[in-house]
Amino acid sequence: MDKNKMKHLPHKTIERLSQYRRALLLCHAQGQTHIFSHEIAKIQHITAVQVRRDIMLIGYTGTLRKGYNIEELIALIGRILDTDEGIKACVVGIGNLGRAFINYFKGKRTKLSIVAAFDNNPNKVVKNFCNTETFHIDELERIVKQKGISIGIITVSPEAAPEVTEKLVKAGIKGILNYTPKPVNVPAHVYLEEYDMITSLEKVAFFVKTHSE
Amino acid sequence: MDKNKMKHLPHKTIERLSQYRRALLLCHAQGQTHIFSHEIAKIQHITAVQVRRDIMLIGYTGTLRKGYNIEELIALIGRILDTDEGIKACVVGIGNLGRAFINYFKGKRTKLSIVAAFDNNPNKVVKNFCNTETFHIDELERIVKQKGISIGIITVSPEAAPEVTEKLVKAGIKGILNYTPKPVNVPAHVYLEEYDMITSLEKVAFFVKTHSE
DNA sequence: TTCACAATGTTAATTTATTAACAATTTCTT
DNA sequence: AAGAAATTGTTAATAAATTAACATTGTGAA
Repeated sequence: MDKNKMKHLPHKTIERLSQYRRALLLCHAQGQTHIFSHEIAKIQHITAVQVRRDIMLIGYTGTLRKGYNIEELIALIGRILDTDEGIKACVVGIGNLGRAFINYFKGKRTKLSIVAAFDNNPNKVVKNFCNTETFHIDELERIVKQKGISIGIITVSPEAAPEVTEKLVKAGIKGILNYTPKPVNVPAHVYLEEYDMITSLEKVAFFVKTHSE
Repeated sequence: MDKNKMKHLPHKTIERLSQYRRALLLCHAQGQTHIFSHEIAKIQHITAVQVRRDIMLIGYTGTLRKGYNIEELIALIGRILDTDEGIKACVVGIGNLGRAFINYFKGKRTKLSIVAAFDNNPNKVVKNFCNTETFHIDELERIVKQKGISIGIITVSPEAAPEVTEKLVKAGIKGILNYTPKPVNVPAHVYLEEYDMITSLEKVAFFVKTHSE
């Protein structure tokens, strides 16, 4: 697809493309070759129109009676979400959440990989975790530059978040995913995404509450 | 505020209210008594207008030259997000992520609490974790009913997600927060929120990629 | 062959969310 | 006391996201 258009894909479409791919990979692994928009929709709990619209936006065309070719669609989503060289990320904070992330991500994607993990507690740096090399936080800048890491995932305690962010920015990171409840500040050229588990839980609680009133 | 209006608060406003409260609690703990919309905005990386609009929607009014009374605002957000009796949640899957959630949530809120954790591995059920009682998954239905748990947080492996969901629904749960990459199906009366870490990371990667092209 | 069906692709309409604009008002300064 | 500055509250405008509507087109059945 046209690179110019690619930049203007809506945020929500990007998120869904990632999810489509995940579902498609699963179907592909099971030997399925084609899929209809309403099948994807069912899996993702959204409407078939939305699926077709997203796919239209990325410029792919299915066949009328067989739906979308799964392999082709996976490849195209890859061309949009991935880069040829691959993107490297690191986890900062080897606690439960950091470990969950590394463990969970292991071997899932080829073009996006977690190549290092950092912690300030020397006890947590003694050995590799799930094939991911671990380092002391003081080595962050050196390792980030040496390995060409462009994304940092923050899973430290909230108090440590600002300091860690600063270190990451200083090391030249391009994007940050902050799992701390403390919002952090980054310069404009760094893309920031924040997620807080408590907010999600409180949201669920709110809708549970209002539904039952 | 009027209960009728409360139901119609936008989803995004609900999320932000949760975040405002968190920030406000912090300010309050530091002895601050009032806060301006632009101060809240700065913390949350949003605009002051949005803050004022959200606060308008919940029917609160600040004072013109001092801003918002932090205690009052915290109390009001509490009346919207919380219930008098409190809401109980449980974690299913005592792996790294489940532990992270429990540990992280501990003591943060009074009206929303994680009162149980389940796992199918007996080795993980031997003792309490962070003051949260742990049980074998077979006890789920009994415990959920006994304790009046209304929210389930799924942190098991993707393969186990559908089965766990079914158990939770069968036990009468009202809301589910699914951290598995596998979308699950629930009946209409159960509120479902799903979050996938890989999608977030791929989104960051995409914007890092497009920014640098 | 022809017709009905089931699917895609796309434009238009609608809804939801954000941002802009600005009146109103209190406090501070002079 | 008068005027400037700063801040809220709210309506109007804009932008983003979703949904509806429908034309189009292969395919299979009668």
